[in-house]
Amino acid sequence: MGLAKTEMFTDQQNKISLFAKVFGHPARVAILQHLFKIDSCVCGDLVNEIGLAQPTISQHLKELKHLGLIKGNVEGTSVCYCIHKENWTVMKTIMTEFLNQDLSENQDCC
Amino acid sequence: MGLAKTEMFTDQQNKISLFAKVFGHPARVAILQHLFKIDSCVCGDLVNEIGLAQPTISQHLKELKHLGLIKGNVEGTSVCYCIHKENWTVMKTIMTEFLNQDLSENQDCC
DNA sequence: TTAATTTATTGCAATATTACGATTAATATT
DNA sequence: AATATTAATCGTAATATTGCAATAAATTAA
Repeated sequence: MGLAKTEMFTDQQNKISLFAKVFGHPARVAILQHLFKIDSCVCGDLVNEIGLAQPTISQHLKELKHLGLIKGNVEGTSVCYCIHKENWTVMKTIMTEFLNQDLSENQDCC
Repeated sequence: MGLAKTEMFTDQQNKISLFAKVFGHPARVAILQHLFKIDSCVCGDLVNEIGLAQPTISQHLKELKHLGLIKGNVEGTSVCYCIHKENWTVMKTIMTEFLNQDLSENQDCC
């Protein structure tokens, strides 16, 4: 985050921006959409699905996992990744609250 | 976006990630929340509200304006910034669709 | 016109992100 | 054990983001 300090902002603001940041790359959006579309998934599928190299996909998966939005279980030589439903729901609540801030009360000053 | 090309992804995926990216910094989240909270706003207020230098706030405002989420009208020596309601609603639809992807149909494989 | 006020722009420096080749680690198969 | 398969990690180059001092631009007030 450059030189800015998280202490300058509220916990809520920091949480929102952390979730948003992870959605701020189309590859991670595509990974999540693919995980939603199918039941289970291995990393290799994603490498084929998305046109990026295996280490790159692995790195994106790591970020998603670190934020708790996905989980991965080792299954033989491959890894089964899927959406972490409980955490996704928590994230959705936080993001939706931010997106649904009420517009109607404000005068349109501009 | 590093070396990745937007052509690799769908329009929808690119849109989602662009919106998410702008929310990916707590200062911009704070700016938007402040604009929602009050009717109108000048840049100076935001510099006081958020603990960042005036050029930095101006830069964040520029990004928000570029994406169409806020609009700014010159009023004397100051500028009145506010939420672009129509565009905010459009953005909200796109983001909500992404966040509301159905979980119930999927087996939890992990 | 001059000075004051407010915001935008420029020009960096510091940091973060992204991508991938090469390699390693872990497991499965033969 | 040796080989194959799959994903993670390391190292590094390219690019993007962030923050701010200095300055410019625009408007208002005296």
